[in-house]
Amino acid sequence: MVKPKGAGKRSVCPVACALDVIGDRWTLLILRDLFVGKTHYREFLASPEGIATNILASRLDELAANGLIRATPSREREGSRSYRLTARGRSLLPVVRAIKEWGLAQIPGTRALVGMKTGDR
Amino acid sequence: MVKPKGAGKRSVCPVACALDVIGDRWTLLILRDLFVGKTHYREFLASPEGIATNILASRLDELAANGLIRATPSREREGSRSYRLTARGRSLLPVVRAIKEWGLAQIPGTRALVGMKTGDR
DNA sequence: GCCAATCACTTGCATTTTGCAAGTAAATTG
DNA sequence: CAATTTACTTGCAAAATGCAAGTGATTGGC
Repeated sequence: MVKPKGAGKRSVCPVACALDVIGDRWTLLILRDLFVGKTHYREFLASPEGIATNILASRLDELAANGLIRATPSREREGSRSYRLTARGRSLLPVVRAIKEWGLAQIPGTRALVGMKTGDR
Repeated sequence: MVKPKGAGKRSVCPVACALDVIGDRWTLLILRDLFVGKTHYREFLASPEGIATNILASRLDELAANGLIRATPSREREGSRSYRLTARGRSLLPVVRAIKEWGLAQIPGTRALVGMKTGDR
């Protein structure tokens, strides 16, 4: 089990343990971007929500440390990394999709991003 | 649309807008507890993750302000409130369930809470 | 090859949020 | 009635986020 963030105590609850890995806004937004097909720092940085550079770098590191993404040397630019979902990370699709669908149903003015992969890899 | 938390910019993305409402660990844990059937402050406080009293009070207020729960005078104790999911709140069940199932599948040592309502109200 | 621009992060510090523990008023219990 | 319990509230320390500048590497133009 992942060590709980903050002062939260240990719990065997799968919701709590999952939230220790993904339970913050920026992590989930980055996951959304990964499902949309973004792979590079610059792309995540350009998302409309405006993540801070330190938060983005830190979150990508954590996602990699938790086995949700793999960072490989980029073929586009020397010295930068390409980030891709692992199978473990891809298995979060139902979570991201459920959030999206709730948002579409309950929040006026929202529109789905073009290109989010909802099918099989 | 709900005003974005922190310095996040406005976005039409349903994931981002939904996360403005529910995208933090404590909110999702409280939602879990509500689905389990907890209704009172004391019950949420007793969850194994150990939420702080100020965070609990603040989150319950926000959930109510966002129309996800309704606070009514408690029949159990004078002067306290009973918190229940609204229909809008209940429509988050697929989100909480998806998180739970990911946790069960991906995080060793987790066990589902007894009594979480997965069927229809 | 040189230099400016761009990029991928990193750093320093201000602001905000969370966490801890004590406080307070109301309600319950003995 | 006094003590205990409960439902929050408050004050402040610790942690996280946000902003903006910094740094080294790479690219592109000349």
